[in-house]
Parts: sequence; structure tokens; C-alpha cells
Amino acid sequence: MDYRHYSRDNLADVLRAHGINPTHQRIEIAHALYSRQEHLSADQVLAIVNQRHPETSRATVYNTLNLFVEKKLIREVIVDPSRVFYDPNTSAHYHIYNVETGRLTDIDAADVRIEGLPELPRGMVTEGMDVIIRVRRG
Amino acid sequence: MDYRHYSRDNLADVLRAHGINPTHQRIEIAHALYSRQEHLSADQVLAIVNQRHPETSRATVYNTLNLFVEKKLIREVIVDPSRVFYDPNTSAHYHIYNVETGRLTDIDAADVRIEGLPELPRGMVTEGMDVIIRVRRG
DNA sequence: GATGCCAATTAGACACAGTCCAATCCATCC
DNA sequence: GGATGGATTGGACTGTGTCTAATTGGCATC
Repeated sequence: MDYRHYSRDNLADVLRAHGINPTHQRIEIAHALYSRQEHLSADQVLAIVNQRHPETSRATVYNTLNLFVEKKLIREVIVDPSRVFYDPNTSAHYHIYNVETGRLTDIDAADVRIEGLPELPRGMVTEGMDVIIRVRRG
Repeated sequence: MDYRHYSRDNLADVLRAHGINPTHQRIEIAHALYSRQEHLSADQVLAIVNQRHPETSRATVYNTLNLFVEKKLIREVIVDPSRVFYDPNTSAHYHIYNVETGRLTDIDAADVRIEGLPELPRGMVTEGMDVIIRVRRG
């Protein structure tokens, strides 16, 4: 999937490819995340989407972000107890979290080797692995 | 530090060793976590502490858990957007999180090798690394 | 034992992220 | 142009966690 061009037309195709009906609001929300390639909280998405004219409701932003997560268009990043971040990068990668600024940075998982993890209990499957390095100014 | 015996007397000593004035409430809260060696949310701690006679207030539970984290007596585990878990195990270890049941299990960090992590930006220091494997019944 | 001090605790108000719900809107199909 | 059904909306609601002002309680000093 090529996300280099984030025109609203392209994004509509991306949504369709993930089985999502591309409405105006959904395209705006996808655009907020993809055009920035940043980690945004739901509130930040709401604020960005509403800088343009039409008011989009809070409920729609939350509904849509959850829908995108379910359809694997974006990923939740849980690093801060006070809010969830949403990540338009769904390829395998990890995160550096600056606990002072709240800024998240990506680490490509291809560069990292992790060995010695235990076997999962039988009947269990991995849904995902998060690696979070918490940093501050030293 | 030997946490094998979790009498309230021993816990008072543990608190003092971490520079914490051991009050009744604080000892009960420490006891709730250490005697179970489990990952508990603040609400679970509150419920356990109040099973015994004296009512301990919600504010005290939150204050105390935050104090314990600050004094490195316990660790926060952030895996669920809706609540923080507190972990009496402060040695280096990672977590398996069952997204269906909400149950957390430890992985000893000594068994795991992680290589290829990038250098931190200059002037930054690591405060901690979290590894969370999210699992479900497959 | 009485007194004063200060930290710890308390109840309750508050803040905020996120969810729920019933009413409305709107794109599509006939 | 209706009818249909999914999407959106505002507003009420929930649950976690924080704040604050008032009270309590342990401890030292007299």
C-alpha cells in the first residue's frame, strides 16, 4: 500500500480497500493522521479536523478512530495513562516515548532482534507486541 | 530486598527503607499488592483494602500508589487505556497481556535478549523499557 | 497527661477521556 | 421524488483519576 500521496481521493481508495465506506468525515480524519504521519490523540484529531469549516462531532471522531483500528488502518499506542495515541504507521515498529514532552518516535522493527521470549501458553496467539522505551532529558 | 514474608511489620520496614513513613493505610495498600504478587488496578486495591474494617479513602489509595511509584516500591504498567495497573515486582521484566481477560503475566527480562535498538538522541536517558505481548485465545 | 505541630487522611467536588443513545441527516437505489 | 439504512450528531452519562479545604492522628515537648 502506497501512502505517499495523501490526497483525499487517494485516501478514499485506501478506506475502500479496508472495507470502510469513505464518508467526508472519515476522509478528513484519515487525512489528519496520514498527512502528518504523526501520533495524535483523539482530541488532537478532533481539533485538526475542525480547523476546516465543517464541524465534526466528538462521537464521530471516536467512532471512526475505533473503526480504523478494527480495520487495521491505524494502530493504537498505549503509553500514557491519560490518553490513547493513534498511529498511521501499521508496519512492524516500536516506539520511543519522551515522558516529558509526550512525543512519540518510531523505531523500525526490522532493525531490532528480540530473542528468548517464552512460548505462549497453549491455545494462545499473539495479537501484537509493543516495545516502548521511555526517555527523558538526562 | 527480601519480599518473601509479607507481614505488616516487615512491610513497615520496607516502606521505611524506601523513605516512606509507614502509616496504617500505606501498610495495608502495600500488603494488598505484595501478599498477592499480582497486578492490581487502583480500584482493585481500594476494594481489597476496604474488605478489612477500616474504610480507606479513594484519595489515599491514589496518593499512596503514586507515592510508591515515585519511591520505586512498585511500578506502573500501562497496557489498558481505561486503567493503570500496579506491579509489586520492580525487577527487570516484561509482560504478557491477555486482552480478553485483562490478566497480566510476567516475563523475566534476564531470559530475553534485545539487540539492534537505536542510540538515543544525545542528551536523552532511558527511564525504562516496556515490552508487552498482547495475546488472545486463538 | 495536656498542648502544639505537621504530615497524612478524608469527603466531596471536579476534570477529562471516552461511551452510549435516541434523533436526525444523507447518499443511494428504485 | 420516496424509501431505506448506514453515518453522524448533541448531549447525557460513566469511570478513572486529581484537587482542595477541613479534619485527624501520631509524636515530640512541656
